[in-house]
Amino acid sequence: MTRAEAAGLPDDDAPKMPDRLRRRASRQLSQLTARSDRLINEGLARVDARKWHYAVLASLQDFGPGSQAALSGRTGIYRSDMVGVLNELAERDLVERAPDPDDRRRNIITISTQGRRHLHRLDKVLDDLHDELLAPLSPAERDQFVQLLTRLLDHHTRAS
Amino acid sequence: MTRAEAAGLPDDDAPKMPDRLRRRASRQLSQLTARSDRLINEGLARVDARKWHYAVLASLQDFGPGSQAALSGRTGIYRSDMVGVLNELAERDLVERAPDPDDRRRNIITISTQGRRHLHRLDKVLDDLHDELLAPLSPAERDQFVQLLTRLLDHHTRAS
DNA sequence: GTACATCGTTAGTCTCACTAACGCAACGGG
DNA sequence: CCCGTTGCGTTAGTGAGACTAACGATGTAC
Repeated sequence: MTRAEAAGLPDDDAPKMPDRLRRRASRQLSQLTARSDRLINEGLARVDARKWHYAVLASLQDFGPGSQAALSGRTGIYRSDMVGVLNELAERDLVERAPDPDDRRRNIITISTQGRRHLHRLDKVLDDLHDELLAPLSPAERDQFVQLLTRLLDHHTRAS
Repeated sequence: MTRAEAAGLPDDDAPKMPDRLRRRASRQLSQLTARSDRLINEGLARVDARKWHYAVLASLQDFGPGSQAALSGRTGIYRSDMVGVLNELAERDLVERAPDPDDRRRNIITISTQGRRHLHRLDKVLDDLHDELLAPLSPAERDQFVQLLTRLLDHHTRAS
């Protein structure tokens, strides 16, 4: 069901959204992100994963084991939410959560062999999903798009 | 407080986010949209408005009065959420909500003079906020960005 | 040793996007 | 003229994301 139909509009009639609304970058971002999130979430759900899983596994693979707080810093996931993510990953035996003998406040998280395998699969799944997401753009345009996003994001992250 | 600090990371240490994570368009979209939404919401809150207010007022101004369902179609706001938005707008005397004599199921929503004035102010506020949002981009790049967003959005909206 | 910071954890807030179901009114066909 | 269907406004609720506050346990610095 399309959004227009869900909103109660006959789909043969044009939505007639005002231009000044349609053209606002903030609105476009919201809408596209909603689509993108749904696409990614559904795609990952098909392989029993969520996007946070990918973030944590990738961080472990690329930078090695770490405490939950360290993972939080690497991935941008709040440490309050990290708990649940690690529970899910541990349930699936994708990571090991072991107390740090040197600092008994910490847990040290390690990626397992299954975790590595799963991550590899997720990478491929995400490649496909991004292909779908960016379908209308040529390779050059995709680079351009990612580059523009990167610059905007850097700007708003640095200056906080 | 920066996100890194909130997540519990010492801010002199680089976040070390894995590249494969940082480069994913879906993630960039999510993060940028989070920033954008906050920027817009805070900016609009300063003039006692929300972004849905703008959407409804603009739709009324550009296409004239309509039922709640029609507005829902024009703005993309679900009709379940429209109720609350119209309550807020009516409280502020920015719109009139009157029963349709020809079809007693309908309410006809009309923008008031104050509503027009308010919309005009919101337009200026939003211009400023988008200037801030897109600050790092040149005018040409902003157009490019909006155009890429438009194409992506069209693609994912048409095909549903 | 006492004050302070950090770690994992629990709980809760707020906003978005979205679904389900309600009572009511209107329309269309037998 | 009744009757099923559809559309309307409304209420309630879901699930996820982003975020805050505060806890007890532990470590660090003065």
